[in-house]
Order: sequence, then C-alpha cells, then structure tokens
Amino acid sequence: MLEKKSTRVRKEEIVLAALEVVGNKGVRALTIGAIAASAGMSEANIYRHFSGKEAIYFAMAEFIGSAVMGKAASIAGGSRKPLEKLETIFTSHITLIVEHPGIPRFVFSDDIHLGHQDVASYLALRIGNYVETISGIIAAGINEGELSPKVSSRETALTLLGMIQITALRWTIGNASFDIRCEAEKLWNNFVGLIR
Amino acid sequence: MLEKKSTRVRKEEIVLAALEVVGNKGVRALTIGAIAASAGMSEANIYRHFSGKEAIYFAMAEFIGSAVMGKAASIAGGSRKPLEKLETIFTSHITLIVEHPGIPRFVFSDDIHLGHQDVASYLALRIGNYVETISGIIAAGINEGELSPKVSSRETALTLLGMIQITALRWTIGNASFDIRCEAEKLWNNFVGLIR
DNA sequence: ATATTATGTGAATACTTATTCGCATGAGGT
DNA sequence: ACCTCATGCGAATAAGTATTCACATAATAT
Repeated sequence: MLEKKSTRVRKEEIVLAALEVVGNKGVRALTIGAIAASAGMSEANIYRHFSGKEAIYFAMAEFIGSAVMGKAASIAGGSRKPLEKLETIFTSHITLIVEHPGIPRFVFSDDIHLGHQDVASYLALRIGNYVETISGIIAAGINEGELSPKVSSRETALTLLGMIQITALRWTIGNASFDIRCEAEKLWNNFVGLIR
Repeated sequence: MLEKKSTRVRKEEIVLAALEVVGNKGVRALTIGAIAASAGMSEANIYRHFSGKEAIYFAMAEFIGSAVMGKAASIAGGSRKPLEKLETIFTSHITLIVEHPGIPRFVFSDDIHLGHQDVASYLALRIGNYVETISGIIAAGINEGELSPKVSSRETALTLLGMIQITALRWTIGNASFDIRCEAEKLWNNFVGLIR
C-alpha cells in the first residue's frame, strides 16, 4: 500500500499528474484511471482528495493560472526596459509550453470551454489579466519612446498572445517536429521589427 | 422510415451534421448518437455509409480543408492589391468562424491532433498551404511597395493566422460574449499600421 | 495503550459509446 | 411483375469510465 500523506500534498500530486496526462495524451485521455496511474495511486484514492473530476479541472485551472500569471507579473514588475520585459515574457512562455505541453492544451481545449463553463470563465479571467499585463508594458514602451506610437497597446498584446498560441498549435499538431524555440525566435524578431 | 438516398448524398449530410455537432457541443460530444440525431437518421445507418468514426473524421477534415483553402486560394488568385487581398482573407475567415464555429474547433482540437494522427497530418498539410498562400501575398505586397520591406513574409503570415486563432479562442471561451467582427476589425487596423 | 479519524484500496455499480447483427423495405434493372 | 441489393432500423454486444462501497491500515489525539 502507498504511504499516507496529507490531502494538501496529494492534491498537488494529483494536479501535476493530471497535467502530465494532458501533456502526453490530451484532455480527451484525462480519465480518472489515467490520472491515478500517472500519480501512482488507486482510482478510489483520487476521490479521497477531490469530490470529482470537475474539482480536478478547477484545481488544474488554478495551478496553471498562478504559474503563467505569476511569472508574467513578476517580470512586468521588474525594472528592465519594456521591450526587454516583453521578450522575456514571450520566451519564458514558450519555455513553459516546452516543459508542460499540457498547459496550452488544457487552456485551449474545447472540451473545457463547452463542458465546464465555470472553469472556462476562470480561465477567461486569467487570460484577461495576462492581456492587461502585456498591454501595460506596451503602453509604457510607447511612453518611453521605445516603441512606435502607431501601435495600439491592447491589440498588439493580443497579437503577441496569438503568436504564442499559433506556435504552440503548430508544434502540437505537427507532433513537435520542429524546433519551437527557433520558430519562436524568428516570430519575435519579425514582431520587434514591426512595433519598434 | 427515412426515405432512401444514395451513399454519396448521405455522406455529405453526415459530414455536415457532424460539423454542426462540433459547432454546438465540441469535439468531445461528437458521438455517433449525436451525429445521427443531428442528421435525422439512425445510428446504425451511419455505418452503412462510413466504416467508422475515423472515416468520418477524415471526411470532415477534407471538407474543411477544401472550404477554407478554396476560399483563400480564389481570393489570392484575384486581381486586387495585396493588402486588400489580405484583409479579404482575414475577414472572410472570421465570417467562416461565425457561420461554422465547428471548423476552428475541429482544426484546433487536441483530440484530433493526438488521437487521429493521419487526420492531423492532413490538417497540418492544409495549414501549411494556407500559410504559404498568405506569405505569397505578403511577399507581393513588399515587392509592390505596399508593405514595409522590414516585414518577413512567412513570420508575418503566421502572426496573422495567430490573430485569427486568438480571436476565435477568446470568442469561444467567453461564450461568444463580444462582437467578434468588431474585435477582429480592431486587430486588423492595428496590424495594417504595423506592416505598412 | 486505546480510540478516533484520515488515508488507502479492490470490487461493485450505473452509465455512455462504438460497433455489429438480423431483419425490413423500396428503388432500379430485367 | 419480380428479383436483387443498397439502404434503413431496433436491439444486442462489448468496452470504457465516473463514482460509490465496504473494508484495511496508519497517523494522531486522548
């Protein structure tokens, strides 16, 4: 039998195991059995710590939201120049995708959007924060003269997010068949040329 | 009992019904029962015309590929100026999403990407064509002096595709709670300012 | 030490879904 | 007219999945 641990610890293990399942097999394959196998515990034990699948989805969304937003917020709050902040956020987001492919897959899953409205609303909120954070940096860049006054901060922030998303999608759909960092760098260089 | 029709006709009906299911409930809900209900026929009859679910997925991918690419190719082959072509492709893609939300949902579904590799490869091929078509238009725009020589055609094409995708995603995730055409227009105006 | 409570598990249970089977029926060729 | 076969359907079948249950065991409080 598995050694006993507190619910607090098990909850985290379960969330990470679930994220790994999504990274390897997608949201469709996120069954209680798969989570249990990935976490190395029995299916029944999952229910000792979560009331059901819905609660697991929600915990995953909270984990992802904190991870992504936490990183971005700490970069945004730093003292570097706006353009450098943007690049750091962009590349560290790509790094996060490489390390946890489950994150974009979960966030972009239509199963979540349509089948779990409350989780979707939470994600929408976090995405909104993310866009605002990036918008703020862009606005600062314009004020400081580092970026062209032609750019609209909010729309440009969305464009940047779109670049991240399309890269993640093509990488996933093509079975990770190209170097995502290299692709991302090319996109970034082009982007900088456009907004400067 | 349903009136009898040829397999050729039924196949098309089934594909359209399946696309409607995806548009309303997502890929997760694309069950044989749901398709049958949407098409107004029995589940067993689906199997008279398709060997199984996999074959239906493939037929859907072919249908979508033809629809999206056909439109883009015909616009690309027209005689308008490059920038105008780009805008037309962009807005007609958004229109397509509004009319058939099932299309982006199917194309971006991780279930398809991970669980049906051959369908995914086919989609990746079509997306590649799409990017090339847009790239070509951008390259022409640069040559004709309509677009800034600073832009890199392939990366800018991907950025445009990313804009479409992030807009579709935010629209879906937020339950179609904003005017997608209006959002798309704002993104486009900003984009034009950047690349011109 | 003992009692209590939290944590862990294999085995049911109830439900969904893809696919197959035996049989019905009607359209088109002869 | 009638034969044949493609098209259609209700009812199995088989496999997978979420959740619950009855019981086991280890940590913790008394």
